[in-house]
Amino acid sequence: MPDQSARDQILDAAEKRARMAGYHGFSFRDLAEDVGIKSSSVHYHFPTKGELAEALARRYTLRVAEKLGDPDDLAPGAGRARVVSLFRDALLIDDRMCLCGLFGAERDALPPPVAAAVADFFGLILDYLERAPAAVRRGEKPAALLARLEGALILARALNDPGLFDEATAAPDS
Amino acid sequence: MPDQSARDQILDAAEKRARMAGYHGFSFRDLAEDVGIKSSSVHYHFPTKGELAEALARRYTLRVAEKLGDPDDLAPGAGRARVVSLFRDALLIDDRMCLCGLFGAERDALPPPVAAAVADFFGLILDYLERAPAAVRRGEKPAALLARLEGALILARALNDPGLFDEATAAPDS
DNA sequence: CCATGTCTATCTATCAGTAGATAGATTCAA
DNA sequence: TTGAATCTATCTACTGATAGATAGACATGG
Repeated sequence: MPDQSARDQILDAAEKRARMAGYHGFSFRDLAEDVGIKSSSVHYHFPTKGELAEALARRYTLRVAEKLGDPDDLAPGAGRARVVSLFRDALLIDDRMCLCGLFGAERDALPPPVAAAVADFFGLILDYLERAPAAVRRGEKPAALLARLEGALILARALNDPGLFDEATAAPDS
Repeated sequence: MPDQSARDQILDAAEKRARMAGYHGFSFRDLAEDVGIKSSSVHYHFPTKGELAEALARRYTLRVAEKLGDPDDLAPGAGRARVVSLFRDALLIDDRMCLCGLFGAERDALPPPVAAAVADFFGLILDYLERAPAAVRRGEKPAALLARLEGALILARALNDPGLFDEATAAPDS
């Protein structure tokens, strides 16, 4: 197994930090230390912070798309489950926010290309929920489910109660 | 009408900026410029940034509590409407995030007293939704509604589509 | 009524540390 | 020998924070 490229290591470190503290919550020096190189070497791979953050959001989106798979060949309800566990894993496994949820909240402070990449992320999920069979219930809007998931992540973390995620995302009974 | 105190002006400026860019997205010098004083004078009123942010979150929570009023004497459904329009106004009137929604997403990057103030905010809303008559539907959890509202704010802003807020928060038709 | 002291709010000036970014030298493998 | 990747060294601008001075309001006691 070949070592991960420096570029990937940088993105990994940036993702960890960005998903905790947001766009202004990490620096080139932070990432350099995490990876074990100098900050100028980080600039070699990503000339500006904006380019780094855009690459980050795009890689994040790509990974999500891979995990979700093609919405057109899924059993009814499977699409919903995949999306929900995507966010659930962010909370329970990574113990982090959704990168684009956090970036989205900071939209006004982002370089436009980063904001655009974040918008694409949300567009992807909404499209997936539209197309996957029975991903949303009758009358339920994809945007409603996606909003609930992003909000549940914030809520569960702010109140330090992972159970709140399930409470907030469970289907209302009856 | 007496002029607003410098302290309040500082908090107003901080709230505007924090609701766009988060905790690390504004500086003492930013606020000083906004208010028309020097950054050292901002430190006079709020010795540290953590104290400023905590005061910010607590004032925000207090204002929300005032707007919501006593949950115990409300017509059925009125509590829900008040909470929903709280978030709707943040989007359509202020064109800003919910302060505690953004701070909550950044939880790991906040000084503990700020994180605690944010937790109190969410506790207040959840408690209100529990107590106000028919604020949530049968089987619906207060956390589910609150999560949907915070998420809808992010979604609508990230996709630059205010209509998405209503789409995400509308009651599913039967 | 005035002199002394205290309080509030601001200022100027400065600190050490960090931010993003760049230039130019060096290393090393193909 | 060339090019990718890293380094050293540096820049300017900004960060949160502090020290010390100052001006004005206000009170208190002589």
